[in-house]
Amino acid sequence: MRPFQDSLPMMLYRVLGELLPHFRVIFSEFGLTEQQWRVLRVLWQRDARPLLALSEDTLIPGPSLVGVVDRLQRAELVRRQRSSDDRRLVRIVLTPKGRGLEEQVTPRVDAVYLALEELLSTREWGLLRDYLGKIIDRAHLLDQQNRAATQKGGADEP
Amino acid sequence: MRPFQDSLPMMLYRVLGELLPHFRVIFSEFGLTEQQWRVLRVLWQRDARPLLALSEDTLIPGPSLVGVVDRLQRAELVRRQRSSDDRRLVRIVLTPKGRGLEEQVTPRVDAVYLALEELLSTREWGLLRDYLGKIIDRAHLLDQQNRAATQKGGADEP
DNA sequence: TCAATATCATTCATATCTAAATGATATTGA
DNA sequence: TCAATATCATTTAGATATGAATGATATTGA
Repeated sequence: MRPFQDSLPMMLYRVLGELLPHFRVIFSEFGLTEQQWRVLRVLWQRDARPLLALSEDTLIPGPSLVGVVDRLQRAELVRRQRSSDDRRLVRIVLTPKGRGLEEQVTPRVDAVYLALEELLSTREWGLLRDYLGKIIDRAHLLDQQNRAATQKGGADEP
Repeated sequence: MRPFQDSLPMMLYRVLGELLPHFRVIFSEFGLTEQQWRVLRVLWQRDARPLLALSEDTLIPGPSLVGVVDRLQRAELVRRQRSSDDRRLVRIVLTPKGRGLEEQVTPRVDAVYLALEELLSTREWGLLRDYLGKIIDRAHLLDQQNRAATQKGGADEP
């Protein structure tokens, strides 16, 4: 049996645990958390995103994102803008201050990504991305398999 | 430039985001969180681990682990045992109840791992593990590269 | 031996995650 | 049109992450 530490989730956690601190030291220089940076990173690419779309783009869960945006707003880096055509939507909009941060942070982050490339060959990076992408694309198969296994096991149905 | 959503950290987050819910539904059936299960999973393999070792085994940071163990202790699944030869150490020990949970949870978790295998071929799984392992092993190179880049940039030295 | 230093577990403050619930607004079908 | 349902943002409660600090105990070197 494979040691627990070599299970896929634990390996993914370990990779993230090795890589993220290198980015966080940069973010903290600008008074940002990782999640705050993720929001800015998306807005720099596409401003005035509704909160739900921002949640999907950044992988930050809705309830967490509300607080992240609160703190970005308090730092005067973004503001909330209630949509007029669909009043349920709240668009998150960069302030000039928030926009100005891009050119300061981005080169520092890019430098880490550049250093990262050294860890594997181009071919290996390509395959790694390929496999991770396949897992993401095919993960929906797990729902069905589990459901089938549960039914076969004779669990209680609604 | 690669889209932000396809950066390595975001891809790792997405894979975890797809996989972990399948495990969490099992844990919650037994009143466990993912972290509580990780602690039990390690103790089932090696009981009476000191807290610091448990933190390294489970990748749960020390300050978080204190709380996780508190709640496992409240659920009467583990207990704390102060070491006599080095009184700084606290060993975490399974109770009979905690030990008994193993045979109930493990087959359910194994079933998910088995379903997981379908997502990639054996060869692809092998390579994926290989690449993740290489990143973990070589991550220390990033420290040095960053330090070199900072020095070359002429940052302030102590 | 004793003072400086290191290690281990814990605490603290703040931020985030997870799951469930809520209020406001839109949409839909009878 | 209106009641049922869906969607969006938010709130809540409990658990965990992060970074810094602290108290207790060990270890080390002068």
